[in-house]
Amino acid sequence: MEAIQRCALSLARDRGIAQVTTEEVATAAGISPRTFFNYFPFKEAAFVPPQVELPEEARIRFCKGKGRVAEDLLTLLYSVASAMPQDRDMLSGLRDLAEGNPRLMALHFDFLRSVEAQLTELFRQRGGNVGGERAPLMAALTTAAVRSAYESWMDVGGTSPFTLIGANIVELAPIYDGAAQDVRAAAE
Amino acid sequence: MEAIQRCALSLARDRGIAQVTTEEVATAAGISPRTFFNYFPFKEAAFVPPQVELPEEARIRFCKGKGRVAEDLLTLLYSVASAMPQDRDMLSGLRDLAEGNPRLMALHFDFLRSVEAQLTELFRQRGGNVGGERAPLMAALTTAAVRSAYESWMDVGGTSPFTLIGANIVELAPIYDGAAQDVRAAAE
DNA sequence: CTTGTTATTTGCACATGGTGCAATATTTGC
DNA sequence: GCAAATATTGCACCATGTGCAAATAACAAG
Repeated sequence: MEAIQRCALSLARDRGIAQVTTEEVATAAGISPRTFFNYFPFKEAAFVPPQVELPEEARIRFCKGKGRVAEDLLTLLYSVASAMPQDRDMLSGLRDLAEGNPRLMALHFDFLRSVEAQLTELFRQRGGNVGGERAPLMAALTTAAVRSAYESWMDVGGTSPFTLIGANIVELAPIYDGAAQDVRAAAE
Repeated sequence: MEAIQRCALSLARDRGIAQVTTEEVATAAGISPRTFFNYFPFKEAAFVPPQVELPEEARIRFCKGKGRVAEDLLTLLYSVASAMPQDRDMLSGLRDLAEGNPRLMALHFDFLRSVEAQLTELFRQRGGNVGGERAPLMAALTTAAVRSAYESWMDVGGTSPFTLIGANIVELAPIYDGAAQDVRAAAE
């Protein structure tokens, strides 16, 4: 299973995914072409890294949190980020692979969508200013902030990703707190 | 061309995209299977609606704008939204089609990515608080806000999308204006 | 070790997506 | 009406992916 993935990745590294056939991957991994599709529903699935989950305990902690949303959100995100693969070269190589491959790109975005859906649920449960009908927007903005941090982390390289995620989330703090409503309310 | 798309969509409406073959679409449109691939590089491309562009004139106006970012951004977005197809049933039907189809989903997100890239460029050119290295984050947040408005517009139905886009962008106003920096600066 | 059970791997046939190329039909300009 | 450009098509071909049944491996109990 992991062996197959390793073979697939090492084959794709130089040539790109499109130039690698399932047959090649299978023989490289020492299995039959048919068996490949027993493990992966389609070719591209063999190229995605394992994706992390939001730990149950951290989720509950966030829902029950009563402090500033941005702070609680950051501790939540840190707990995920620390569990993430930190091999920047591998990850940005993977992104390059996905660049010209719609199937793989779709997987990537599927992941983001699931993150956003989970965040929406968390915001709903937490309620208050980020709950109710505001939850989807809060989740969308948060996901965008995280993704932006992640991408510039891969682009620039150098420092740890956590700092940038922190900055972006802090930036969103007035929104989580509903500052705009206050402003609008005050203007009336 | 458009005739082929109509055939494709009407075939897919009941059965879903996966259950429609390119051969069927071709014969329904009165062309040969081979010709289908002269027009569309892959099956799913026959199911995407025409996508709107940011009008040149509106783009320039935004870049040169000197007022509040949120306001100028809204006039820019309005100019796009009014050019968009407003057939909610068709659009949400299309979304349902995309739901189980990674290829189609990837097209959808590709579109969002291109919008985000254009916005990044616009923010960069406008400079100031939304320019420089803040541009990617600003673009990501804006795209997320627009997408969120768009999705809940399709989910809920009823009112025009413009109001919700407006509300979401207004919400981001403090960020465009760099409120968080002020807060942080004041805290030091 | 042998036998019976179960899960895994495999081969094979087949449908579909997609491409390259050369032949044919169609349009366009004169 | 004719020639050049353009669009359409047929054909051969490769790759992805699935269903099904046979073969093989793994394993437990006797």
